[in-house]
Amino acid sequence: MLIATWNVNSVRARMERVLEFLEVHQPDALLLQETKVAQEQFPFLELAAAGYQAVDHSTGRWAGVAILVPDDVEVTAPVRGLAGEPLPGEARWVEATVRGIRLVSVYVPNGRSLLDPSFPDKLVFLDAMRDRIAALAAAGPLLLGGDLNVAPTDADVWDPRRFVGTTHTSPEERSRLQAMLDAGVVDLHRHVVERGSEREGDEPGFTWWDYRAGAFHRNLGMRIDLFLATPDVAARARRCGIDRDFRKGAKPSDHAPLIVAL
DNA sequence: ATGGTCGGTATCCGA
Repeated sequence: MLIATWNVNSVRARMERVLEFLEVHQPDALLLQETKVAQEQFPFLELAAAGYQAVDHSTGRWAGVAILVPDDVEVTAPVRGLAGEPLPGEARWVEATVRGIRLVSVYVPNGRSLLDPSFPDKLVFLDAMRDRIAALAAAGPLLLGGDLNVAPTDADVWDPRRFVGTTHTSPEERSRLQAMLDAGVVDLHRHVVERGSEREGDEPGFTWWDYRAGAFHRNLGMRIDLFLATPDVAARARRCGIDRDFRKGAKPSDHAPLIVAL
């Protein structure tokens, strides 16, 4: 069973690469973030032609999340939205159950800067996530994937000195991510790499690189796209990593997809 | 690297 999470930075602008991804990897679920589309414009028909159905939670120009699943796989109990999130209209959380696993696709608010009014909203969102994760983790197998907009450790940014006093690395954000882990999930990418390989330098790689200034080719990136999984799901993980090819080529997203094989 | 780029859909904002 193959599951991937990918911030596509507009599903319509990215449609060719999304279809390429579905063909190459044939995932049993693809968790999308930043669909940036109104629901009536969501590309259901193009995806259906490729053999995929979608549980979509998109509300307009910004944000938006979805879960893509092959047509012949049953999807049950969709939930759109997160209890306690400060701005429900932004469409940042969607859940569904596939093959006995509760899946979540989440796009956490960026926060912009520590002094921006959106930063406290980001912290409230992270608090709400923790509460929902605790409930879901207690109920059964859980695999959450998405753009957390938090780099878990200083090893997850290209130069920690540049992030002093910025978002994505602050103690306020990292303590809330830790609270999620304490609620009963693991950082799956790190977990699999550390469990599966002791090779020096085989750290979980970055998942995002700025479009500007050749950041990708200079590997000036961050690891902000994560899988959070309950221990039963983590024990089933055979491989977990990114596919760098989808950060290359024509019209790439600024995020690479993160893939786990169960 | 404090934007040299994208995307939406507008002549700017958000990331």
